[in-house]
Amino acid sequence: MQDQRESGRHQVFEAIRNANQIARIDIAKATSISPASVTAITSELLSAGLIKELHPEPSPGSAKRGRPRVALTVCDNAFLIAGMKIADRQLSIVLLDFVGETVFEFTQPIPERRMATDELAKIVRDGLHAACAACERNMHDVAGLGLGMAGLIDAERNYIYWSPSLEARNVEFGAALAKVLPMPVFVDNDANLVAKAEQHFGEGRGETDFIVITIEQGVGMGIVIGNKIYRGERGCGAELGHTKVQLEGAMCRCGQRGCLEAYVGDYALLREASVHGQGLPHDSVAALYAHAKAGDATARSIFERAGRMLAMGLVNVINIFDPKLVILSGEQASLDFFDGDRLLEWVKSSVVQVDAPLPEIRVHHWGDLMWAKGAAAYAIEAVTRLKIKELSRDAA
Amino acid sequence: MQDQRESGRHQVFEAIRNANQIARIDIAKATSISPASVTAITSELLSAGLIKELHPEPSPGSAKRGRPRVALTVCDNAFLIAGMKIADRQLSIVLLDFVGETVFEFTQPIPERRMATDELAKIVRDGLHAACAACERNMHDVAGLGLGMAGLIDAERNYIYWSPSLEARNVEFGAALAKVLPMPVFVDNDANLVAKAEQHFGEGRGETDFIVITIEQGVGMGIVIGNKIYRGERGCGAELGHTKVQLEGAMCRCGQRGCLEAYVGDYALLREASVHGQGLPHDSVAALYAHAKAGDATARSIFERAGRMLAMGLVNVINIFDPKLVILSGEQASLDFFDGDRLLEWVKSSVVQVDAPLPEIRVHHWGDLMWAKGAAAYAIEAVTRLKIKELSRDAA
DNA sequence: CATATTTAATTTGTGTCATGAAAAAAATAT
DNA sequence: ATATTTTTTTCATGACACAAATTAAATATG
Repeated sequence: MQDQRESGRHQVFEAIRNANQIARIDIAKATSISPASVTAITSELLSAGLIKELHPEPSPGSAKRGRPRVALTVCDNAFLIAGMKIADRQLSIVLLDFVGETVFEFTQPIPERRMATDELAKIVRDGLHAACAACERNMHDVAGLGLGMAGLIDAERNYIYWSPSLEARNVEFGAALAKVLPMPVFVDNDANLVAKAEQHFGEGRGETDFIVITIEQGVGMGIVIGNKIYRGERGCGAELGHTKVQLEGAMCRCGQRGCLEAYVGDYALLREASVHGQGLPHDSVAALYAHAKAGDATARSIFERAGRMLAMGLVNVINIFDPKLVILSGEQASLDFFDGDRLLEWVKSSVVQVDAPLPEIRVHHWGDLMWAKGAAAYAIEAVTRLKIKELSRDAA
Repeated sequence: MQDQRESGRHQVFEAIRNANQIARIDIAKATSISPASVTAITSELLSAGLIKELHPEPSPGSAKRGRPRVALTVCDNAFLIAGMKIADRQLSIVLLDFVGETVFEFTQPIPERRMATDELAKIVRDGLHAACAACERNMHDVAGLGLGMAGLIDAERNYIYWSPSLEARNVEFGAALAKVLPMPVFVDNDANLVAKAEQHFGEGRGETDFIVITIEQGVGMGIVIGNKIYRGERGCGAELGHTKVQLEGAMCRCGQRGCLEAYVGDYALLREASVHGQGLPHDSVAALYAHAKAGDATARSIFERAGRMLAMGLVNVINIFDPKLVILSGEQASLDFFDGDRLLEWVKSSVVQVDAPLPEIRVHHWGDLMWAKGAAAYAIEAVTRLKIKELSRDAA
């Protein structure tokens, strides 16, 4: 038994986090838990320091008379949470409070692109330490660290099948980090973390089911079904970038042929440009794009074909999942390369035709720290789960 | 409240159905519900007539001494369930008892390929009536009808966006059927029903997550996640057959280009054969296959390309879902056309490479009535849910 | 300014339910 | 015949959600 209470606690807490601030009676309405139970549960959460009352403010929705409703909020300073993204040559770190507000941002170069396991673990540790020091916090105050990196990762086990940042394959990275860090660490694939970021801070707020597609050097996908990230059996699903769009097609950096990434990734675009010769820049996609924009037919055709391939990938995702919402997420530049309107046109005309509204496709431009914030969001979730479970244990 | 009891009832019932016959104490072990609660719940189910005790048999696992365990089974004659598949020109119907044993099989031609809504509803009604009459049962004894047909269908609403069997688009077929049939009807896409059939009677028994791919005239897919069929937002997901495998590719009967089906479907194979001329048969895939088998290089290349495209589709499914199990399901013939070993070879070499066991791929040959049995399985599930909900209501 | 009214939150009592422990049941072993 | 073993049922307990009643805290009203 006792699990029903735990689920109640979760529901109430999520309602509060979701609403930002909300009176007990509205929690009752939102969760359809009785006011009596809401009182019981909130008083627990209150005394555990996870939430707090927002006294003076006249909570919104309050009527003219009657006892004023007192709003509850998640206690922002309950825990300090860290999110980290390991990129090619750079470590980005954010420290968030428990409601997800940024406390501090921090960036640090990484000496090598590819490192030994313990070495990278140390880099992570030192980076977090430095970040904490820089904002005069103690690393031991950090209640949880979310860590994102490229590669094939089984998040459940903090296990890395392969990552461009690690020399070894099949690494128990969670264990390696546990040796050097005091707080629980949650490792995940970077595309999943973008999905988390969208869910908590972005276009996915309030949505229970959606798909996030990221376009950077590669193409990534995150699948959210029923508020949860779908990970597959071995934890390495959602590899849209290595979905095949052409039989015996272009060579991909994964060593196989015909992957979507091999047509849409930046290296794919540059490869085309370099083959053609004719004075097209082939060291920067932005430069190549400038040529296309200026009217160069060859450059244009390169982006056009990539766009069509991307559309194909999107169509396949939609035909398979019939999602409610697809979020194209990435930095401004990477998304601009593909003419959005034409892309949507292609997608619309190639999707299974049904007399029902098409899935919504939203484009979302993110800054540099999206990945790290997603990692932090993931950690916030995990820490919340831990703390509420603790509460349930203590009550017993 | 009271939902925990309902969930308990479901768990217990599923455990019984799953095990075929099982003693209370083993139900307790299997569900980790206490023996006390199992007693309470089973006595309810018992008095509702959903299950029965299997007295005389020495239930398996019983020890030498001690009170003998008495096994429980689902009461086979609790309800009569019908499953029906509307195919091109044929109606197949099965009547199953409540444990899924076939009571009667029945087939009837359909006059037209494509009909008006009410006309088709009448065909369904008359078919069911005839089937019942043929085995001396009353149609009113049928507690539920599962109905499968090709097309884009929102099963939740018994709503048909489009079907080759219906003249109209966007049909409230559930409502049309309710007017002429006394029992609840559950309509679904045929690929989903194959998934149901696999889950209840086939290779999916005991699996919580798997993907079924059917190869017939078209290519279909059913996705089972957490024991439930994934349907997408509008109920028209899992359209693997119209996934694009070639930019600007071959014309598909859906009017678009490059669909997987346009390379793998039977009409696609015959089209190739007919274009080439050279005395290849182009009216029967079986005949074409005989040529290939006999060594005809052109015929071979037709099947080979189709096989490669099919492999591509499978690879994409695996890369996206990272499933535990994929079931290739269909009639013997349709599967034989594609050399199984080579297909698997292609799939293995094109899937994202991880040092973890590949998803299992099982091939399952089915007879003609698979579709109807899947429909019946779907109805059994739905009726069970209804009856247990009724029980919960009555208890209140 | 006292009192009514209104709305929110809390308290109280009740009923449901799962469960552990004890008892009963039903067999075999001695 | 009695002990032992194993399954099932009964019983008492405790957790919990909730409806109803109560309290709290504000505004409206005369």
